[in-house]
Amino acid sequence: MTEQMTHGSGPRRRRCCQAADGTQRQLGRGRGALLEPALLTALAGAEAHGYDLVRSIEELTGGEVVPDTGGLYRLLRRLEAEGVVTSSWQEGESGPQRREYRLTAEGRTLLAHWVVHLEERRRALDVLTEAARAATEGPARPAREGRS
Amino acid sequence: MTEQMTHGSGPRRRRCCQAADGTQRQLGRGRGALLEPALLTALAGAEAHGYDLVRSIEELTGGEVVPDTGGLYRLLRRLEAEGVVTSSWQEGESGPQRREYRLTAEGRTLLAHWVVHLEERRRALDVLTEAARAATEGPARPAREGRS
DNA sequence: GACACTATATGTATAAGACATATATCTGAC
DNA sequence: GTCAGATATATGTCTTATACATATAGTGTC
Repeated sequence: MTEQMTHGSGPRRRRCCQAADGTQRQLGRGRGALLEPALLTALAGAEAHGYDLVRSIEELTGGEVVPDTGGLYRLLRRLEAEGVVTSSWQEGESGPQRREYRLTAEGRTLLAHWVVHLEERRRALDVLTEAARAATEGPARPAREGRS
Repeated sequence: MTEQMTHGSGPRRRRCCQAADGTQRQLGRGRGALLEPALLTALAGAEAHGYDLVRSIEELTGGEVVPDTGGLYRLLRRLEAEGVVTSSWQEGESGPQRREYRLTAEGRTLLAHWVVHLEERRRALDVLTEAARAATEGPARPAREGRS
């Protein structure tokens, strides 16, 4: 009936949660695209500079999102180019120069849109997580009927 | 005190949920990396072929994940190369050739890991969503105190 | 001076995803 | 008979986020 196939036994990589071969590349690629909304949320509370945002984003996401500093600054500049945030250098302070970021009105609108989207994602994630758990717990494996 | 800055007023793009300029590129990039776990969950229930998976994944995620067929087949082949699924051509059937995919034991282990990860993400998403909603509803904008 | 911490930034490689397109088979409409 | 549309698998290619490495500069401590 069926002809066994195997495309090839490539290098066993495992994204997320484990490493069969010790590689330990733990990525779901950005842990689910939470960086931007987390950044906007952090900035909605209070203006801040980039370095601080690394920590506040980590707190806001319970440690799920630990932003790469390089990527964070790039994101901030992109958001500024889009009019979502504005920045200003803090002068007359000791220490390395700091740039302080603030949300614009447009940024608050964007965050409001994100809230709607996050709630949709949360529902989807709920459904999927429950289904995935049920699939791992109940070993039920009903056979498929015919075509269609 | 502060020197106003604007990096540049580039092209207003908006990922996710809206389009200020009509571009309507609605992406959080893969809606949160749910494709692989959704695929594994769908396959845990019953073996299936790629074309069916498009629809079952869409159902499993409440419409949040609508897989691109090209990407789905590429993902299936990658998973097969990794030993997560196996496939076989269905012979002696009418219609275009179909390849049927099955989860391996390794695939079930991977799904179990995904469940743990999804639950972590769900917690993080809960916290972030609540914080984001609070930030948009309550317009509180306390000023930051001094450095550190 | 060496080192660690704060702070911002660039360079670069990888890989997921979006979109377009190619292919083949089958069914039903005309 | 052929034309359109659904089923089914697959490749090509471009964009973009992210990860990781590295560069820079100031400040304080030993």
